[in-house]
Amino acid sequence: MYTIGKVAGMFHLPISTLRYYDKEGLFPTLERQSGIRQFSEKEIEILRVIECLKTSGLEIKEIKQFMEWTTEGSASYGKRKQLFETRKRVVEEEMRRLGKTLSMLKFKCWYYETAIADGNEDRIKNMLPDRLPPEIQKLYDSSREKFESPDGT
Amino acid sequence: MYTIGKVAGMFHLPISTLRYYDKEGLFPTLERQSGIRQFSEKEIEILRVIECLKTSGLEIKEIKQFMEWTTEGSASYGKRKQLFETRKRVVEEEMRRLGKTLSMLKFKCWYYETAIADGNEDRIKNMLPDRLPPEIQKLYDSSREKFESPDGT
DNA sequence: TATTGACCTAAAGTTAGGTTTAGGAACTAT
DNA sequence: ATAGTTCCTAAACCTAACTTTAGGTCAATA
Repeated sequence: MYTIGKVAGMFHLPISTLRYYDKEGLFPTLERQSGIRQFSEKEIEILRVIECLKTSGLEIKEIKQFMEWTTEGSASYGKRKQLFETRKRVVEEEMRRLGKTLSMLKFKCWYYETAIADGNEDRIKNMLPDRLPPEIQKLYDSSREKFESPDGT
Repeated sequence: MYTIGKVAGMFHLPISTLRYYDKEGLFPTLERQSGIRQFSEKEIEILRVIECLKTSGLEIKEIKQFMEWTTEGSASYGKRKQLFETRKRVVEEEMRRLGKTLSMLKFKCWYYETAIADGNEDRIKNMLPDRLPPEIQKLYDSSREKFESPDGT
């Protein structure tokens, strides 16, 4: 069993955040002794899931909903599986978006290195948009790729 | 030249957001004709940079600061390069975090598929924490990896 | 001519996810 | 037993990034 302060240390979270999560219903089975919260391995595992679901873009309300499902036993396996499948797709999409962002950032790093070396941007601007060095051209092009929209636009 | 409505359509942004960006100083050279904003290729390019910097986690204020640097010419090349290098590191770190999250999400998908097939979680819980099928074990372990802290904790 | 549609501003409102404050209660080491 | 640390609650506060509202201009169309 852990006190709130220990758990806060383990997860590098402020104590106030853990209290807030509790108030929002994220620890449905959290116990207390004379008013003091007793975090068990169960709550530690819940915090790992919260971290994961938050990173995947889920809101606190929706995480609460999920925690309620876990108290319903096997009846909610299907709903829980669906939730994770949706989050997986969302995170995969986000990684593609970050990959494109990273291409642009790398391109910009090269851009300013070159501008510093040249003292101006003239030579670079003459290489745009399709006469850049091959590796840089790849970054530049991939940073400007459009994403697929579900409606094909 | 584009009107605000056209640009909003091109970037799938509400018009109100473009006005807000303008008010926050993100288009330092935006021109107007009888009060109406005239977006040029320059502002289109700025919007691509805004998108990139926002995705990298930069705040509007900081993006404004960057836009001010771009009006200072070659004197600010160094600062601009540094900014992009920092954002590159931040995004690389975020991608690692998302990768770990994705491992957990994939593990959870397998978990609930298996629980649905079995009708309960008993068999899975007996495999934890280190007797999972090899591919699943990898996901499980990588989802629990701790990140390096700069201070080695 | 009048109505529609796209533009404008300033200012107030919204939302999520916390954080801070004020006033206590409860363990723990001396 | 007393001082210090850690815990508790309720409620107010905060921030970023927008969004909405209210009231208005202007150009083209029916």
